[in-house]
Amino acid sequence: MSGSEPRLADVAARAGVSVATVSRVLNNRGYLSRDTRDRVARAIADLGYRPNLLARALLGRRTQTVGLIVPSVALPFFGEVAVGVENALAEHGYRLLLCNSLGRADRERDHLNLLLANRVEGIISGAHNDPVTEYQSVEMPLVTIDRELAPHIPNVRSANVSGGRLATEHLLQRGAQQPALLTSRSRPQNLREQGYREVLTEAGIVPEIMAVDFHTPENERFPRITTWLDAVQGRVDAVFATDDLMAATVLEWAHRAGRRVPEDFKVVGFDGTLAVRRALPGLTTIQQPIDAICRQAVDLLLRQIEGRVTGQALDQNPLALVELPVTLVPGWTT
Amino acid sequence: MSGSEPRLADVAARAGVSVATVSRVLNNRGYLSRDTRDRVARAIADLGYRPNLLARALLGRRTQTVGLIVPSVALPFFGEVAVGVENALAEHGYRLLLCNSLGRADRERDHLNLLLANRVEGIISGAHNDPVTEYQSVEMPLVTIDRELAPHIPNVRSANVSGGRLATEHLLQRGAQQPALLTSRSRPQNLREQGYREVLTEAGIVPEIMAVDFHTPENERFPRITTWLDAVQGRVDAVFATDDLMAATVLEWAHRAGRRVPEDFKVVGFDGTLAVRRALPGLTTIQQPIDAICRQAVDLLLRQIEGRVTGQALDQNPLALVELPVTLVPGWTT
DNA sequence: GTGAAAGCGCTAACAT
DNA sequence: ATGTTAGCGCTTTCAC
Repeated sequence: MSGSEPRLADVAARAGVSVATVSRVLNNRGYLSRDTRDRVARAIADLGYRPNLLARALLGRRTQTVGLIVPSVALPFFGEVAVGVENALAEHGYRLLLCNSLGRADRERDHLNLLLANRVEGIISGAHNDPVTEYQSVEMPLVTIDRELAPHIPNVRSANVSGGRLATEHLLQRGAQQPALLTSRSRPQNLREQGYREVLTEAGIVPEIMAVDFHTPENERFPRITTWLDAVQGRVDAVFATDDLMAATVLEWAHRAGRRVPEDFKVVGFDGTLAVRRALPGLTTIQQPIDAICRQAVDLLLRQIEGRVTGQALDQNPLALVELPVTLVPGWTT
Repeated sequence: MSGSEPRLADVAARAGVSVATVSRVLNNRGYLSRDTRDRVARAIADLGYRPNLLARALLGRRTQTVGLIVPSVALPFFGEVAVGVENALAEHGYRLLLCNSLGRADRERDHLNLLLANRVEGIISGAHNDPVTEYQSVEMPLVTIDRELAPHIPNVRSANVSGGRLATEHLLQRGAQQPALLTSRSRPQNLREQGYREVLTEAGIVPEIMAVDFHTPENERFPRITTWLDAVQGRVDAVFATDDLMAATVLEWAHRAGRRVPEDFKVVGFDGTLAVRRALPGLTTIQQPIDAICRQAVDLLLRQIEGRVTGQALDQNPLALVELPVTLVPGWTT
């Protein structure tokens, strides 16, 4: 039982030494005689002793734990992010406390407080419901993934503009006359949209944009999208969807509407997660380097953590914004 | 900074009371005068004080933390499980330490040790690489999801046999003459396979089974499956895949091979996760009640935890095995 | 080389 | 109604 887990004192007693000595063996610090070292090691093994990380953390103020806040790991992109982050952290001996905000600001706030109370050493956030201003005042190592939170908070993301361009150019190359954009929210900060607009402007084509918010209920998404597609049908002959799941809906519409893909209608998605590539291996998509993003985010975070531990000022990091290159994965939908 | 986070003593000093009093206010225990209560509350607010949960945990031996071990939350099923578990835990004031084993036994072992060292109060495991026998000796509240680990460890899962039957019966009803089974591992413990076999036997049809292991590398999966489908083509006119991602591969094969679905070829999957239902809304599938599974698992786990805290023996729980009913979600692939 | 003792931030007796 | 004090399990001076 955890209630009767052996403590340092038990090991010490069994080995016939003091707790200090056992602690030294554990952290192999200072001089130890070969003999003592062995006896202690035996005692540890015999008892199946496992140091209590909580006690260590309380003393050293290092919990070796990082919090991750995402909308939901049930979404392939964030699921893959969680795996990437956990991996990268594990390499450095850190653990991961997971928080799914489910797009609710109140939950996100609660999670933030929870993480702080748990004395995590840093936070990686992939969620942000805009009204969560608490982040601004959090004096704790913080890195955002994908979406930018505030100018001074380091952000790691894909080269979204170039991704948007890549997708749109590809559609034009494949012969699309009027590619539309399907995205979650149309606004200046939408960099994938920016890439799309740039290319269309260069080609002298008028943009056609549909926005279906990130948090639209499941049962409304499909009708919203198909209604729109029916409406623009004839005019629009291709869609660049800023995430693969939206692209999937377009594909489904095409199937039901009897439009041949790619002959009559072309589709490009965005993300290229493992899950969706297995679900829709044929989908042409812009693949994000999720693993690299996670590694970078963790690196940046640990650097901040180390910085604060060694008492350095958190410098105005020149790497506060990292953009990683994306790749076009061709499929039969274009 | 976390280094200069206010402590209980700081609050006490500011409010002009003792630490014990502050602690009482915090946990509102014992008698407090209205006035003191207010002064302390103010001090807490002024300082932005947040109790150090580590210190609390060290003292009370309750970390309010549970570990979740899954193969990978990048897989839609386990991503959804992670969300469900986190939700259910949050309702009871517990937090979640996430571990992705990635199907590697060594990693799973490491994770297990990590969780123990972190003094989690319980573990929910959805992963298990068979050679990880460590679970057997872990004296800690433990519940498995989906896959059974050992007879005495509580297990919560879908009614897999009935799911297998449902899928197969549905295919026959839709006119399939020779439905094949595509699964990860063919063996007696594979309950979905059992359901499939039962129905085929009753119908006097000879089973046709293909196994592609859970941990087959990405790039081998597709060829393995399509090679098989090409080989049995003509004979087999339908497939029941024991997970949706495999079903997706079959669909892709049908598309490339020019087989019309569902006219020439029918497909049923298994899982019915949110992600896959968005990626492939047309796929007929057997939906698992993931949310209910998670709630049950958490319930069972917390019951064990409470039991041990209140010193009761961990009784031979009559609920050590819970099977939850599945649902057929019809699509156009049948 | 090794031990004794202080203390990390908190709660829970035990006093008053 | 509130304060004092002894730990929770560990690491870390400072002695010996």
